[in-house]
Amino acid sequence: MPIRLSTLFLRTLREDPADAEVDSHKLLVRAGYIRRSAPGIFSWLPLGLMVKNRIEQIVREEMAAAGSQEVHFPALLPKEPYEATGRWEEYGDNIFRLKDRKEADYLLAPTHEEVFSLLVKDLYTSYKDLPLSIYQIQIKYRDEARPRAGLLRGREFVMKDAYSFDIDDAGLERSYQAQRDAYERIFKRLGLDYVIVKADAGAMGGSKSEEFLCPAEIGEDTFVRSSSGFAANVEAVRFEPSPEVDASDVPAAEVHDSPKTPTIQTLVDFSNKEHPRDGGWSAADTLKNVVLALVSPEGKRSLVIVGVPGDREVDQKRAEAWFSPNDVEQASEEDFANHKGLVKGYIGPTKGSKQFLGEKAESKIPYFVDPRVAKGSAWITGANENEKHVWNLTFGRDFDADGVADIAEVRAGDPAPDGSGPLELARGIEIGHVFQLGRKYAEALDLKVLDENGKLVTVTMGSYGVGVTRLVAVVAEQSHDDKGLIWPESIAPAQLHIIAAGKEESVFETAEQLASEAEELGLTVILDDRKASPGVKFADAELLGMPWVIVCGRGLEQGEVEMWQRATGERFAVKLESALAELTARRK
RNA sequence: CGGGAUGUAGCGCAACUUGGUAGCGCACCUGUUUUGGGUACAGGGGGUUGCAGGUUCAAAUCCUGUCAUCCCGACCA
Repeated sequence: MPIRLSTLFLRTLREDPADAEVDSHKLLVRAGYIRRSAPGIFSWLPLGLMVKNRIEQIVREEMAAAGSQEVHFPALLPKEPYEATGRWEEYGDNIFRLKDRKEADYLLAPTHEEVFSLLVKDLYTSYKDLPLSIYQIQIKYRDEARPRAGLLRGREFVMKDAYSFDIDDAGLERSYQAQRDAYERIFKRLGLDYVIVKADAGAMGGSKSEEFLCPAEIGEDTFVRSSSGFAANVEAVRFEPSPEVDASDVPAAEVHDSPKTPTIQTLVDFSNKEHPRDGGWSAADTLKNVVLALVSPEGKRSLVIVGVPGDREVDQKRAEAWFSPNDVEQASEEDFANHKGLVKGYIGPTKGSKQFLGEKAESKIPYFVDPRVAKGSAWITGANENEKHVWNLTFGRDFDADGVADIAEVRAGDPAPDGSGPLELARGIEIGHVFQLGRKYAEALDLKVLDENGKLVTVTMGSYGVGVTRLVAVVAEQSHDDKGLIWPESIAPAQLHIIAAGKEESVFETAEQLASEAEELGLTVILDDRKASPGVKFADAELLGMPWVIVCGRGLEQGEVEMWQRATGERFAVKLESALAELTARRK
């Protein structure tokens, strides 16, 4: 039976909802696919549910092809497994917690690594049982501080999460690749434009991780890519230390008074005025020593100082990724008060002619430099005395560092780390994430099996996520125009939308007849059999976004119907008898 | 959590400055009309104006508090 608009539970809106900002949100609400229930929580109406179900079906097919088996865990779980891995604490306010009548703690699961691991531990004890890949399609709950953009960042959302269990690293690599390949097939079937970027693996203690991003202005992730294929999340870009430069011509370092120069700009201006040189000085000639406070997961606070070229800022997210699992904060007034040797605005690696910053130096504060600080490069930097700087301080000759910290902002035009050309920056929406977890969770939960020598070994895991409900929004975001949604055939609620445009009974009869013939050919059909004017039906057909539309109307007198292709906007008349044959031919 | 804005009918909005007991468009119901681009006309149903307190003869409107929502930022395995 076709989906009849005369009886479908649907109300389309003429105007955009006031609380929607992004196109996918506006259109999905206007077209009657979803309704907001609470911030970041949506109800699914018939058409929306059909799209979501079709995406889930594609995911199921590709998971099966990747050798993964479907299971299903509760969304409501006791806290114990999450305590074992420390995440009951780590997640903080971001999880929905609740108590049962006995005051026992429960949570609405934000992710399921723990219970998957425990179930495997429960059932399997031998290397012969591995590898194993299992997945579920389940509702996740995260109490986001700020849900936004409709389905793109919700507090309740559907995710496909898969987990692999292997005996060794080679097995993990194979499992990872199988999931990664499945993701490529899934996103291709959805007709999505996406990029695979190197992601930060440190946060979950893993070794390798990639994200699937859909390029979009409204995306929350920033990534970089080069024209010849390098792509990474900005958090995960790692630059090689610059090669050593010849410092034999660099004059000896000299300390000078530099009154009222606490900022890079004032210092550059002062240098050009009081110590001019050919070509002048710029911010890139100065070494800015940024004091950061690291806060460990246990809450311990310690300082580090990072020297970066004065023309670059520290990127907070990159710093967090670099110093993971610590949190990174700006040093506070109190931090400075606790380290009297630090002269704010005039901090530098040396004091007098001796190393000052560094774990083993006077300050005992670890000191790192940006990879752009090459051995042999000379800098203007602080002298650790009020209103004094030092010129021509040369790395490797006059000062040293405890290591490299690659936490400066990445800029468009920076060379790619693999030498593949200049980088461009773009924003993207994360639609999938594949992750080699390694043994972190297995260790914490004591997930071990006997190997062929009868020895207990810890299993190595991978975790793989696809945001199913987010995909509904991403497809809508990538595929729409000012009139409405444009679904790809693979997930459209129906492939064909038939409009009865006219008042004569014969028009409706023809449309009905056409609908049942189309269904016999295996097509899913929406039939607009409402008693409404043609204009209303045309506008709704475009808003709802089925890939093909057939209009039964005035052309019937000549035995013709009109066919529209939503995506291309192409429209043409065909003989009624050959309409479905034409459609079948065009769909190939 | 910081900054900004907004809460009036299912949806989009007006009335608030200057207090007088709520209105417009869409949607919905009835009738007539119209039938290839959101027809036209007439009639109709639907609101304790976010909540609580205060001022006043009288509060959507003024005052205090509170809650909620949206946007920017912080945060986001």
